[in-house]
Amino acid sequence: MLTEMCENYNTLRNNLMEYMRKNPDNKELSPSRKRKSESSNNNNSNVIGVNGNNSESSSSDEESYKKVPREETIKAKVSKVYFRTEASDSSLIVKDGYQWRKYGQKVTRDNPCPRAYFKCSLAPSCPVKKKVQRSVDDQSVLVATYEGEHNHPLPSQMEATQGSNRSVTLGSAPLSSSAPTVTLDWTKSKPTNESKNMIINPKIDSPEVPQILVEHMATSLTKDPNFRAALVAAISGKVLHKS
DNA sequence: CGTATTTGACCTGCGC
DNA sequence: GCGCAGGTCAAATACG
Repeated sequence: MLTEMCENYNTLRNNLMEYMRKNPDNKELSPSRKRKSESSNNNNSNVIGVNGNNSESSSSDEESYKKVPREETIKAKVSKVYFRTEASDSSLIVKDGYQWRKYGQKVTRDNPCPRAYFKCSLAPSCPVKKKVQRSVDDQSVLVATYEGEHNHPLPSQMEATQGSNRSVTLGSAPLSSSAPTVTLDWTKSKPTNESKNMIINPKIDSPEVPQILVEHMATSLTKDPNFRAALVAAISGKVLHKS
């Protein structure tokens, strides 16, 4: 399914590029240079996944529209993670394993829900920032945008490696990896109604994906020996690299 | 009393 | 240069 989705995306993108080449004067499809449209470009770059590196891979496409990409957009690793919460829960708190200090809140134009700004408070020198805002489409979904990389280990990493199988952390070692951190709770194979609210659901910009399909995909992945081997190799590689 | 959060003011970048 | 919108600061406030 992923392969097929990627192929469809590439086909669509090629068609779009072809169309843009044939109709260079068509202003409607060319992105506006206003700030609002810029953020929507970011959305598109993250549609493929929660990994912010996609924006880098697609930067070559954007170069035809922007004269010179700004330095910050190249250096700062930006990733978007979706968290499902209670719709009635009005707090903008996302439990991702790190400790955050809120330093601001703002209501933006494209979303009536306020956006909260957080800084990582685990290390004073940690440059990572986080923006949390409810999705316009689904109020029960929190969209967390991470900027930068942690220069310190995840506090829950020690617990996870000391025999406590409460959670498994996938993704980045903050020191070396550029990939965003996504924390999943694997402790319950069949999520109940109660546990659905506990699980952090990284989404791919499609809230309509059935839960059963997501569960099936997760089960298939965890049963796949190749995937497990790759996961072990990746984790051990990170540990060796850090030590 | 120390720390975290709130919130209005201020700063900055961008488009016109 | 001006206005707008997003982002940040910092004094006031809340909380344990």
